Amino acid sequence: MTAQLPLRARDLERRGLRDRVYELILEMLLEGDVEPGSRLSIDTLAKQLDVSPTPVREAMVQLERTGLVTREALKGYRVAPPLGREQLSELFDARLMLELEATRLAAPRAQPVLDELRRAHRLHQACADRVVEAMEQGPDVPVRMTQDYFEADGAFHRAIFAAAGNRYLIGMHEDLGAMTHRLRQAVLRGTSDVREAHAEHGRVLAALERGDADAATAAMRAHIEGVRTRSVRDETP
Amino acid sequence: MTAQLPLRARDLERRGLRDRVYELILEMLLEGDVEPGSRLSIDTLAKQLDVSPTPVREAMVQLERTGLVTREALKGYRVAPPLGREQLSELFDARLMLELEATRLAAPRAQPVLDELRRAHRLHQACADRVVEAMEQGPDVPVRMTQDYFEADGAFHRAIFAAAGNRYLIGMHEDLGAMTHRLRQAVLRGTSDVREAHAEHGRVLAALERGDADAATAAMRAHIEGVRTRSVRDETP
DNA sequence: GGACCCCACTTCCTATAGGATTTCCGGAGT
DNA sequence: ACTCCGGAAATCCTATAGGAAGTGGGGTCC
Repeated sequence: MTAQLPLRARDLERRGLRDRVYELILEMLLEGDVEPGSRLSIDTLAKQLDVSPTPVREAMVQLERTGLVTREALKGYRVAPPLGREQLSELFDARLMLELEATRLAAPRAQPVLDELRRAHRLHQACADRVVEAMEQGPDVPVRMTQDYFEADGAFHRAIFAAAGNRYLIGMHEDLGAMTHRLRQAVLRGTSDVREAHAEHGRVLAALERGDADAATAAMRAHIEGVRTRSVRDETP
Repeated sequence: MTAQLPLRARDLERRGLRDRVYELILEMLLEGDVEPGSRLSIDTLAKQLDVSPTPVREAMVQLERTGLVTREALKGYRVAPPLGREQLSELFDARLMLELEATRLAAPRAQPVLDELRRAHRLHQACADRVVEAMEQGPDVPVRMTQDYFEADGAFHRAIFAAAGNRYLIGMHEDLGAMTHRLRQAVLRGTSDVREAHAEHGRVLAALERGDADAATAAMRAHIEGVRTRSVRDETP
């Protein structure tokens, strides 16, 4: 019998360089400190991350899928331009369809994940409280804090998709995830938005606890439309 | 002013090696003559296609997304195993959601693409006729013929998504495209299937011509469920 | 006879190098 | 002042080479 913990620790490292490079670049993009339209040179990135261009190249192919970067053959990659009005509308339509279907499928089989949903909801609340508090203190909200808030928000939705139990729906939701993330960053403006979003989640959760599928989907529709409304309100002041 | 046609002809070639490699491997996989689970060696593929491993590697990352190949870090790529019963069911659920939403969105704005839909429908019919004729002659239907049939079938659906005008829906539909293709190959069994599928398309088209959104979505639902029924009927004889 | 180990082969993964193309910038011409 | 052009630097793209890990087979020991 050999030691098991060292082996498992090694397995965590055993993911190939490509995946780590992918996560690093993704994180960099989601931080939001890169100018849309600016070039993403493969060689430069490789030097910055201290790896060879090949894994960077593979990661970029993967990133292309998320819509965060665009590629022009023989001309390289660029940071994707910000979402236009029309694109935004389409994104909401697509997300509405996905979230409604996921809620519909999840409602009758939500029982096993109710605990997880409640936990995610409480975490969401805690993060929201901190964000609101920081907002009232001053205009500068720490990046870490908003990241946590987004993560908690996303976790709630992911739990619903997990309950729905359809791998293709989950995949589509993940695909939209990066775009949605960019969107959320633009939406987080006032304290009321945070409060409203949390309240809307609460109504979805309550309906799922009652096992009321119709109410749950209706609450989810209200939530997504609420986000849409707040989004366009911020878009054009 | 410089000559324009030569330049445009050159642009067609200007897609980088990666895209061409991707299409070649994709075509190879969709032909269906590769054993599920068999290994896809990068070096071997590179030698077969007479290119270096790098573009092959990029193409494989892209293929991984389609679900046709699976990757295990440091162990290479394999042809994805055939779809299980559960996976099949989830695929149908996801596709049903997409096609219904696309039909719903397309119905009020189908007018400009009706001609294209009718053309696709006629082509579908022509291909169906040829397939039926070949089936009645003998058990062996030429690959080329079935390919054309699938292409015509897919074109009809794509036209609806184009009319829907949501780029994310189109993207999701394309993502499922490869899986759906594998599915269709398994479904094409009897002459009645071909006839039924075409008739179901016809009812969708008729509803769209009348501008009746509810009837169109209902007809589309009937179509997808019809495919599902025929699929599981063939699955377990 | 079965299990274990060692070794050669294959394959993946990464790094480096070179050719082709694009981009950028300064200068000449109109 | 604007346009056009030419060359240099940066960049993409592809090819080749080598180290690291996995895979399979044969031999040996129990």
